[in-house]
Amino acid sequence: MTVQRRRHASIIDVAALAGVSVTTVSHTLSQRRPVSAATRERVLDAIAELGYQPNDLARSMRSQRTNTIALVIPDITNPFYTSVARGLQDAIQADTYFGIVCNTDANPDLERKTVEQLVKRRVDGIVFSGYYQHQEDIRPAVSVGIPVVLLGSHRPKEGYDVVNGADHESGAEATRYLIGRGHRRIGFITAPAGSGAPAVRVDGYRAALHEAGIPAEPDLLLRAPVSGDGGAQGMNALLDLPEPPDAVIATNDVVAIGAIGAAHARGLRIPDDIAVMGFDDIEAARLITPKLTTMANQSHQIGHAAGRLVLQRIAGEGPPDPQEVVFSAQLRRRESA
Amino acid sequence: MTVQRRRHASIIDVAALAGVSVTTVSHTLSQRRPVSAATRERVLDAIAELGYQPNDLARSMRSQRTNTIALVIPDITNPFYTSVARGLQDAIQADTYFGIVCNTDANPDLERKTVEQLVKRRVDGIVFSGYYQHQEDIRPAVSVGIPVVLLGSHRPKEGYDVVNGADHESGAEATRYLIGRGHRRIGFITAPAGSGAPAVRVDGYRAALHEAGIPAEPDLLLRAPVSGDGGAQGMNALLDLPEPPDAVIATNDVVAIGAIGAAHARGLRIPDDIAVMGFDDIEAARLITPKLTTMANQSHQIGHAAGRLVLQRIAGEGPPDPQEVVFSAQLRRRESA
DNA sequence: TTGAAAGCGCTAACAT
DNA sequence: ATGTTAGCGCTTTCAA
Repeated sequence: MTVQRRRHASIIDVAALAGVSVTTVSHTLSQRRPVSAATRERVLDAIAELGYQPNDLARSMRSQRTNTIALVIPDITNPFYTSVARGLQDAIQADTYFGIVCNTDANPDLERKTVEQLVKRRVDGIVFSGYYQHQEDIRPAVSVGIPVVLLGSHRPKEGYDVVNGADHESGAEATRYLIGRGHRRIGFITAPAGSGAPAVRVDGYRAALHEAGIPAEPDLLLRAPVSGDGGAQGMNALLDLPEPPDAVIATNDVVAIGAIGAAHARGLRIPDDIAVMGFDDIEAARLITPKLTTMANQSHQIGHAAGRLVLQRIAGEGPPDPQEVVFSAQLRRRESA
Repeated sequence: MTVQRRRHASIIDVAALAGVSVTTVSHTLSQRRPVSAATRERVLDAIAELGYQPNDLARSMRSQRTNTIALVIPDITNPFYTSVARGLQDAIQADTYFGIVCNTDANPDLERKTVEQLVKRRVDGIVFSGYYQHQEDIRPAVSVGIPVVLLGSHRPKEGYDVVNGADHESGAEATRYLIGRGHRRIGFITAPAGSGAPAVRVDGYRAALHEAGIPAEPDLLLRAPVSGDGGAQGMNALLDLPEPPDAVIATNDVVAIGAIGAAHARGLRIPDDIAVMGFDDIEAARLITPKLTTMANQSHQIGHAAGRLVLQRIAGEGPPDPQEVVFSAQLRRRESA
């Protein structure tokens, strides 16, 4: 660190130092019109000397594009979402688009505000994933024509595309698997609010119970915060029931791992005393003891597909109708169930 | 979703619809000058009707502030960094500042480019954490006076503050612990490049060996990618040595877990055949079998402190000298060592 | 090969 | 209580 400067140099400073017009500076940078070798060199020297970095705010004012794609996720500490983030990052051309990640902490109010912020900041595209999301949340973006891709079992609608994880089917498959192993009292720990992937997984669970002629008992459907602690709370509540379940499905692996911890703390053995399943197949699912049986979601591919979709919309390509991409989940049978 | 609009409405559109000047619109929004109740209502109606969202690019052009704080991390899938992100988010006032997370994928080139991007986008502050970072990387930000907080065992210097994790001491403590348990051939899996926290942990390791009169054997210091796979590679390389180590310290828990996996794959028992330690105490450290002995870093507090520091600098408060905040690490003795 | 000037959307003097 | 206008830093006609 040698030089210390107070403020940003502007293109005017560069022009003055190089003894040319701002137009010329602009064009040596953009290469959108020929500049004589001598001039170019003087300009580049001035840029180097001033440590000039073009102001992208001003550029975006003119071009009406920010070259920014935002990913909005409810929980940055959940490996599923960070894997989605990596997939998205791999899809957007890093030399053109700048990817930013915004964490909403599974807070409905923050989800709404974050989208508003992104609209005000004029991002070029939004990939939105929220546990508690309301379609309303993304409306400010959709209504001004910002391409939006929604993650997590929503129907594609006019104004946004959707990438889903076959949540109905995988909720049903998890349930069928447990039924096949002889379980009849199957609990489900889901998210507090009722939309998006968690709700659809519950729908699948209910459908599979119904298929098997098992009545869906309301007590066995438990709402808890989507976190390890929430999973523990949920498991404890289920075990405190007069007739506790003999198997529990959690809305994702983080919750499932919390649930297993709570069961262990009560001295229960898994899967003998109680079987547990999750969704996502995060890395920890393979690391814990017993290893977690789970429905593996293709998180990286989901992020990647979302990135491709949003880029396509930004480019004005793609069909006029909203698109839906679905990634199936796969049962990973391990020790916990 | 009802309304579908082509483009963003501007303050001029609002003014026209409300039949007032843009100044009045601006002031009903900012409340920085009185507006009659009747006028205010007409303006608010127009805003609602147009779905107007002020253009923050334009605002930032005028105010010279973007109200944005960026966190740059090398690996968004590493729980340590996401915990730092949560800590940072808890520190910045969400109603004023917008926090964004940028993942550099532990790619030196991307680290540099990301900082340049952030400078061009005129973020108000940067919290930068990079495994391979060179002081040079943050120079474009420092030289234009953007407050920067560096994470990961750097010395505070003119132009930026620092939040550290007592890496020298914790590297030494981990090593001393293993020595105390009778180990003499202690391997260390570190990051490929040589700066920041990993390097300082290695320094501490060397110091502790020296203290104990154990020669530091170059073969036992292994450089590998900072990832689970890297940990596996490193462990395999160490075990292939003519005289393999009887204990291994990994530069963080993710690497340590990969190393344990590789040892297991070879049929080795942990800690009997080989002891393993990590740094960070991520959640998975407690979940794996055997549980990982590790030096717990206060990730959330580190992020929080970084946030407070950067806010302080943005506000122009704080001492003129660069500051350093250090969080000590704590040994979490578990089964793996 | 180069320049002058308009305009992107907003805020804040400076009017009235 | 409200309006006119300069200017933030850039790109891009239009002109020379």
